Amino acid sequence: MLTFTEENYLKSIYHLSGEGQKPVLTTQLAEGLDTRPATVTDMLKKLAAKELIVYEKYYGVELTRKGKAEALTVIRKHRLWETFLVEKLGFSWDEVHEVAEQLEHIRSPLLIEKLDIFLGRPKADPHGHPIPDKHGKLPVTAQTPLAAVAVQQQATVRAVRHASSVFLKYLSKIGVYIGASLQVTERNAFDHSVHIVIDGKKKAFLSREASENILVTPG
Amino acid sequence: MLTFTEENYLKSIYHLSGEGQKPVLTTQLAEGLDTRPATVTDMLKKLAAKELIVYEKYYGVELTRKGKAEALTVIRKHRLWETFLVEKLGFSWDEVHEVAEQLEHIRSPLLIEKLDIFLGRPKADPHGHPIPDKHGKLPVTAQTPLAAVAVQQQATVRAVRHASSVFLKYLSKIGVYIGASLQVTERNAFDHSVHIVIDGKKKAFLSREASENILVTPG
DNA sequence: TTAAAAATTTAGAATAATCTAAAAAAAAAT
DNA sequence: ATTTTTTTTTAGATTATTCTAAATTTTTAA
Ligand SMILES: [Mn+2]
Ligand SMILES: [Mn+2]
Ligand SMILES: [Mn+2]
Ligand SMILES: [Mn+2]
Repeated sequence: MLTFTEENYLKSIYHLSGEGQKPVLTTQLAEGLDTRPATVTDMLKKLAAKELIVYEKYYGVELTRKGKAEALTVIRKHRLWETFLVEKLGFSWDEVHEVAEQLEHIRSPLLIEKLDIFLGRPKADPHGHPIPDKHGKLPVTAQTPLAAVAVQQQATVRAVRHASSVFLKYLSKIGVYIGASLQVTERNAFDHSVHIVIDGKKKAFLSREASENILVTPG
Repeated sequence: MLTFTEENYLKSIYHLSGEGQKPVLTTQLAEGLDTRPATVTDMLKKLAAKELIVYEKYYGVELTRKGKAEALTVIRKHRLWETFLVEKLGFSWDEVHEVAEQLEHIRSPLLIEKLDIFLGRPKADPHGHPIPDKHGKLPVTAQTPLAAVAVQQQATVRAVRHASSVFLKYLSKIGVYIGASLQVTERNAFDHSVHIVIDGKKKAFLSREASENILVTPG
């Protein structure tokens, strides 16, 4: 059975690896988990001994099939709980992450199954992030950053890339939300900042960085 | 900030003290927390240093005002979560305790407040146990064990004393539930076992021990 | 009132997670 | 091809929780 710390490491490795492509480095993990590289090295040895990761000294780590499955279970729980907090308890999307960070470690397959049913088997969390099914399968979606959308093109907001509280609060303030219909009316050639119209009504101005972190589908 | 372990100790001390009457002994805690007396002694020193308990060597422990408040917060969370699991997720009353044992340690005052509202500020959990309000106040109730109810007297089930899974499953099987109307039709003078009628329909036979653990109000 | 039994505490050790400082390896720069 | 810098690992500690075994205190029973 995994400790909370071990679960957090697996989740972090999963996210940092880009869903399993590149190996993850010690310093990346130290950064992401807000701990010291020496601490990470210790934990990597432990996870490798449990066959949850493949760890090659000085090179980096990858998840094993088992480690990936564990990571996806934690991610599933995290996203289901975030959905619960927003849909049922009336949290706003910028308030849920920290609480879900705790709830994701609750161990009860029955609870997760019943929660999933209660929520109507949601496909995505309040930030548009896909929720793995109970077998760890993720729905595939073709989303592009708003930064890549052509001027005059119509697009629908599907997700945010980074779900930091400040960024989400900012989006709420200017009127951007999951499902909103956006149109880029102008793109500054110098810094790639954009003017947008939301739902054909509200106007807003976004930096390139912001537009990189809003994921949309055309139409 | 308290660790899970510290919270469990405070809760256990609260329950074992009979809501703060008698001092709690080392072996009682070791028994209740499924750990060794030596381990308990260590933890008691720690809790005493934090001024959550008054610990007198060889004599026993009592909660301080601060310790009692912490214990009641954990109990409040435990019972709100149990209510959620039964009312919203469709758990049965014999399935919720273990999960609530985990959920009770989630730290988020906002979550508890919103959960309380979502549930309609319930006064009691699925076992009839009173839910402390956010200030730690417990509703007072005058309940008597079914064992003390006179033959032919009408009584309504309000709570169960011990919420062990086997006992709860047994009650469900014979048709006893919170809110059920009971009538003792016969009491065996030898072993105090009773014959009861549930809701004027179903008949059942209960040992003295079972009837001690069913709490009712007259009428 | 002493001796035996039970309860409790202390001593010493283990595991988990963390840290700082030093050593070693790899990568980058001259 | 060296030297310098950066990254990573190792070594040695620290805190939290837990244990077993031994010592101590309290309680119970002769
Ligand atoms: Mn999150
Ligand atoms: Mn977490
Ligand atoms: Mn319970
Ligand atoms: Mn608990």
